[in-house]
Amino acid sequence: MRVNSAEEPATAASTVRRTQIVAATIEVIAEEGLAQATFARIRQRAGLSSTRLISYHFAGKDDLITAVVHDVLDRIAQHVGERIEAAESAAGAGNATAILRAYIEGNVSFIDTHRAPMQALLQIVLAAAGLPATKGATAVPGPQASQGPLEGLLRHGQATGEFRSFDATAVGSAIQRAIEGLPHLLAAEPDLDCDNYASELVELYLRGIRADQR
Amino acid sequence: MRVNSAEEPATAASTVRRTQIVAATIEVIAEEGLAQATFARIRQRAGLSSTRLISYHFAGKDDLITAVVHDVLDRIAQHVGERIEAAESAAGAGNATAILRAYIEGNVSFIDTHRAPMQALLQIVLAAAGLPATKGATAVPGPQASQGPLEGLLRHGQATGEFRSFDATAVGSAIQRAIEGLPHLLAAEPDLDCDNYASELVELYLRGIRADQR
Amino acid sequence: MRVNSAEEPATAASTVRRTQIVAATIEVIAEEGLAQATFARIRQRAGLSSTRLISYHFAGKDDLITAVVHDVLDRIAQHVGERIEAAESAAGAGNATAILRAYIEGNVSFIDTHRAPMQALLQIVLAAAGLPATKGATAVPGPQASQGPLEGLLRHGQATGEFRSFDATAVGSAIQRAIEGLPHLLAAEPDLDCDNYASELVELYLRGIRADQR
Amino acid sequence: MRVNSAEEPATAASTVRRTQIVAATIEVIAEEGLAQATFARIRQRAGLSSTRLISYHFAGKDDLITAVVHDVLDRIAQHVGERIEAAESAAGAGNATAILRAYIEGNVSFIDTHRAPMQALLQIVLAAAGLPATKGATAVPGPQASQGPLEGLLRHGQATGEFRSFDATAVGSAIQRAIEGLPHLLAAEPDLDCDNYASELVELYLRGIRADQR
DNA sequence: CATGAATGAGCGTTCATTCAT
DNA sequence: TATGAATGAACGCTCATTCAT
Repeated sequence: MRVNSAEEPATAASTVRRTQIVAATIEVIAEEGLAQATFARIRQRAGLSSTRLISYHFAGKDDLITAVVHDVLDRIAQHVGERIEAAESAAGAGNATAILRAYIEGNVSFIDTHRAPMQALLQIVLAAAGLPATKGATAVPGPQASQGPLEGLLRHGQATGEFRSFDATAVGSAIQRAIEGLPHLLAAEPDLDCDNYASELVELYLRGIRADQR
Repeated sequence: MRVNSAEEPATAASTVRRTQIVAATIEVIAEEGLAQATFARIRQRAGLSSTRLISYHFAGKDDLITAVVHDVLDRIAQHVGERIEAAESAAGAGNATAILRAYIEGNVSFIDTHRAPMQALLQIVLAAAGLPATKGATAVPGPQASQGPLEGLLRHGQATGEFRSFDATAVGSAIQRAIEGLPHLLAAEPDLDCDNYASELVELYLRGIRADQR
Repeated sequence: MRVNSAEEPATAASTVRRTQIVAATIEVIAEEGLAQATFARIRQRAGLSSTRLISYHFAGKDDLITAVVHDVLDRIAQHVGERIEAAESAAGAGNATAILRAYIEGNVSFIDTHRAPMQALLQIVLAAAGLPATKGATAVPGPQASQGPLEGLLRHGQATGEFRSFDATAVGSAIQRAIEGLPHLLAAEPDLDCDNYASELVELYLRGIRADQR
Repeated sequence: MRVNSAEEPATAASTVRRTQIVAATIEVIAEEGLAQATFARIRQRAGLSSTRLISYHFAGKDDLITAVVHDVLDRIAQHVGERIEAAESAAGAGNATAILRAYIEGNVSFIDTHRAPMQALLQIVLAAAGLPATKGATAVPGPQASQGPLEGLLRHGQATGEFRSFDATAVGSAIQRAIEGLPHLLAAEPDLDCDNYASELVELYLRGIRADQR
């Protein structure tokens, strides 16, 4: 996804370089933190001859970070989207319970198998949150951006009668936050059982939001 | 709390200055972000004559950030501790349900009424998470540090039969993350009803973890 | 001689800049002392636009000082080497007396004609001597480094019977120190007759070490 | 020896403090080098509460360094003076050969038994040498200052006929430099036999300068 | 006699970026 | 498309010193 490129056209060679630089940036952020992700460090990691290559392929640091965010966000969207589609095929389109389960499991499995990109994304998003909305254009979407889908899904479940009445914004945020907490847990305990974590989350939130039986 | 001071003793005048500098640092981090919290910016905010005053009262930047973390953590502990004690007085010591409710409500009310310190704390803690654990001594506690009390409380509730069987680490992390998500919500919508948010969280998680009725 | 360069490759233009910066550093150290040889002072002396040029071409201050040392040491080695070769051609290879004379005269003439580089070298070497041997790698050779060749030469002369029996380490050190004392003498009296100083040294030490006549 | 004191009188307590600070300064210079001998480091080493004590007892850094130099110089003068007097008692007043021997042996034995003060002195003197003679007053005597006595002694020996004709300045400098080379040798090899070093030097220079036998 | 507090200047270093091929 | 060279601004930190008790 090309959003905000620099002084150069979108040739094949250029795309390869951009991809290489984005990948190196993700690795540096994941391993050393956002503050250490300087052009010098990225250049070194990517094996580039000069930081000038980075400035050449990206309009600036903001542009590079934005590219990283979109790269990871796109991969999450595809990964989770596939699982939701499969769930809808199996349980019937519009089954909010099944979709929520697929959403949680899909996100957790992505985090489990894409730890570096996920660490990088969270570092960026969490650092950007709470900053003054400078420069008109918000390059990095706040953490609430990815909660949009959840909130809509919850409202849908309430409409179908699967879920009880609650504040969809608050609950959506809580679920999204719990999912995003996994990388921190993994940082402390890399061998954590992620399938179990997903199951626990599904059970916890399904019990928390399902309509009362009568 | 004086932990790691600089080249100076712990006199009254010194404590005043340290408090002043910590307060200014919190404001700068909350409003402009951790990366912008430079000595120059803090000096300006605190109305100091020179950044040398900061180096004089703190051993270095790490020492200052550590002081900020401990300052906020202490205030949270006191605020939440008082509410938990009150809950135990009312509902009886060891009532896990009441304590959890007080924990959530206490944290949320602190976040509501201490937005800048909370923003600052989260910025620091989240930036420190995922960094390589250098130097043996971890000055800044990871986000998992504040989840300890919750995990213990949940296990206690399981022991008393109030809560069902679940993974206390996973659920504790989920609840803590949901609480910590509030500042981000507030950043997007400052007028959000925090009491309602607390109620929603209490309802969500109590339903999610209470023992099955028969 | 490129040993420990910075973030840049070894192009021709780069070599010119490095040489320019090394030359300016030598001048500053010689005239104002090692402690005054700051990047700001060197920048000014070399007529550079920014101290950033120094950091750009050298990995840091240590790298710059190391480059200065190697630069001067190389020039000494070449200057003295040529005179020793000439002496061996004239007096026959392996004539220790002739080589010693050439060594002393070569060093003295170098000192006479390269006063600033020599002052700079001594400032660096003498400041480094007596420091705790940190970091395994000693970037700056101690003053004993340049005494190696002398000690070997003296032993050779003892083997050929030209020189009497004595402690070659002690005598080698004494001679080397006497040579290195010349810059201090010149600092006090710039017009001092260096040829005479060399003659006095040759006479003094040849009398001191030659084998007894019988 | 009080030369250039600060804003305070010469009471007994003051003298004790001055002595303590000078001693700490010597230790720091000897062990860490002149450049590391900052007020902060000296304060730490001497166990003082504030660097203000240093400024209080000495007019400034130059004054402190000057005090160090004079302290060591005085101790050398006393140590060597005693040995020269003893030599004159034994060999007869004015025996240049015996005095030169006592001078070398006295200096070497002082260096052997006062390594830290000697290291400190050399660090200061060698760093000061070659600097522009700023500020009218030369606080630190150049290395040539301590060669004065030697030069006079050599001329005396030439007058009595004990020594041959040579340039007393050059030879005096050479001998003094050889003596001052011992600390460097000791830094590299602390267990070096200093008595032997003195013997070698005496033999070397006596052979080098004594009048030709006929 | 001692000391905590404060201070401006300067340190080496690193930053993202621009210029000129 | 790529690159080395250059750049001013800012970084945290340390310096010797002065002020005010």
